[in-house]
Amino acid sequence: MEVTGSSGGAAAVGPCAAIPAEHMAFIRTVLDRVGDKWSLLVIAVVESGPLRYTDLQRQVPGISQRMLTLTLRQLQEDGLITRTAYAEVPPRVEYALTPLGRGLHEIVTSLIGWAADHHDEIREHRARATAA
Amino acid sequence: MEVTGSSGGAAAVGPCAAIPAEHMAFIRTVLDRVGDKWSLLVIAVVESGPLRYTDLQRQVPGISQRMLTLTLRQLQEDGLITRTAYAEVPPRVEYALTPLGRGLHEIVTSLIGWAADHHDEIREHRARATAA
DNA sequence: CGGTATCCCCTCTGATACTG
DNA sequence: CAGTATCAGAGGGGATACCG
Repeated sequence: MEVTGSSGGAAAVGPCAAIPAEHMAFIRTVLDRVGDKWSLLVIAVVESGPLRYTDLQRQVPGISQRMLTLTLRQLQEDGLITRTAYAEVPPRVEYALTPLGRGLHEIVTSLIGWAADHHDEIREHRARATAA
Repeated sequence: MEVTGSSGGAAAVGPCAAIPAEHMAFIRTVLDRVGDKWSLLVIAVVESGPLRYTDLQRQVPGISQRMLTLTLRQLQEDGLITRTAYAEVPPRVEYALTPLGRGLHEIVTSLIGWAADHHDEIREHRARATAA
């Protein structure tokens, strides 16, 4: 996704003060991953130790098998979690955070912490906005 | 709710070790907001001072008028940004972070920082996964 | 148990055109 | 300048059924 070319013009102050244009594209790809409906929740939950498929499905309320599978695969492809299958009967598969994933998990944790801390504040704002 | 220190807590049975079920629903609503395609980017960018509509559109590459307007309205309803319209000709409207928004901005910043730091690592993982 | 495969809807998003 | 209105398309995501 090549962003709209800043067609040469002024852009005097730079395209974005905080974010170099060259990084924008990649930031988007990370934000897209982060921004899908389930990734952050899965990362938040998988921290509590190696978890089995079914455990994850139980701990992430509302996720469908399809989305759990897809999300896990994506996270795995990004190197954020590991998948370990044990050749047993019945089958057992465990998912865990990689070191890389743990780094992201910390941020996710602050995000969730922030959400929890400002729960009421946001709710109040939304209510007032809706009322008006 | 302080989530940060929960690492290592082995047992922690229950529905979800880190996240009380009662908070899950609200976390979802915050994650949904965070997870839409543009909110985080707008928050990242609006930090650099009160910005006008057009400035935002220029600094967030690829955003359409429609999505910029929608995103701004949502953020405003959540109390994360302020909208100030000056009754002038030509019209001028400025957007800025609220204190609440600044709190989220810090997290967004770490997220973007993390993304930038592990850019190569993730890219490599993805490449290897695609190749295989 | 731990997935795949399929269908299908519905939302999110972009493009375009118009307005105060 | 700072939006609003409308339309159309793509694909994310849920429900269901089936497989190793």
